[in-house]
Amino acid sequence: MKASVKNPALAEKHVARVVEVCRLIESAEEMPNLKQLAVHAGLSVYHFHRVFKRVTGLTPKSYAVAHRAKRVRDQLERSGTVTEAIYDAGYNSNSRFYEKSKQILGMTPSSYRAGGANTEIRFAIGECSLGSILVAASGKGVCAILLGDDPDALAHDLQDRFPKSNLIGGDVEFEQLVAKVVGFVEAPAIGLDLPLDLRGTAFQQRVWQALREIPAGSTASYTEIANRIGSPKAVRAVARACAANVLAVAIPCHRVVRNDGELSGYRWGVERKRALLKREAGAR
DNA sequence: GGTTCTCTGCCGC
DNA sequence: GCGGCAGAGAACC
Repeated sequence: MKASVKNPALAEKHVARVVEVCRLIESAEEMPNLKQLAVHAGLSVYHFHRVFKRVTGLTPKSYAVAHRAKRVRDQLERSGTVTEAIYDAGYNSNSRFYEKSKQILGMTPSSYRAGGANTEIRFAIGECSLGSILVAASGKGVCAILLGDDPDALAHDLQDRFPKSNLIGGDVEFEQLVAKVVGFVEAPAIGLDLPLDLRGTAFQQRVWQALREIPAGSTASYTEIANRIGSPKAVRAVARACAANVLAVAIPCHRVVRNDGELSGYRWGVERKRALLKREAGAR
């Protein structure tokens, strides 16, 4: 399915304008509002909004919000105080930032500033029908479910994924959590009622949310997911977001297949993908 | 809780 | 392609 671009020259012009607007957002002290951005692009607010979303896959607002979040992360590592970092990043109230800090940073600003280093991630490795499974959780929720053949490789994978965190081998209590996740992997239809700690860009989060809405026993194509999140042209970006998923089964990227129904790649091996899908299809 | 801003479906040019 | 309205929803104060 190829998107028809009737006028390539115009499309290019739009891209150029959107890029410029993105620069404006990035360089502005305060978050510009929609009107200002539209004026900058030389379009009406309405039309500009649509063009921006078509080109980037994000609305101007969510782009700006995501950028501000990135900026505050950078600032927290650099500036003298937490408050300074918050205001420098363009937030105009630090109390409201604190309210949302868990959402934005996954932790409090001060612990983030400590390099994110002092956050603890507990993990344990077990066995399930698909091979070895590693389950890791931060204080916020489950942050990784990895599958593989080699337990050591899984541990390394986790280390690469969370280089700044203290990784702590699981204790007895944690083993219960692992057991729960293993149970869920064996029978995904029962659902996993654990909080998840999702770390990704705004776009990735949208993709992952869409994946979680695919019911067990059915599949969707990358194109369908792109349509569902309102970015029909972002098929490749969708595929990349799926590949970036570290929560096997909990975010069911295994339910995404090629347009022709064939299985495409799977981070943890196509055979596991096939096994999962077969099991889910049978459980219906 | 009211207000303002964002977002989208729909229509007209 | 572009602008605009209406109305719902989210963010803000």
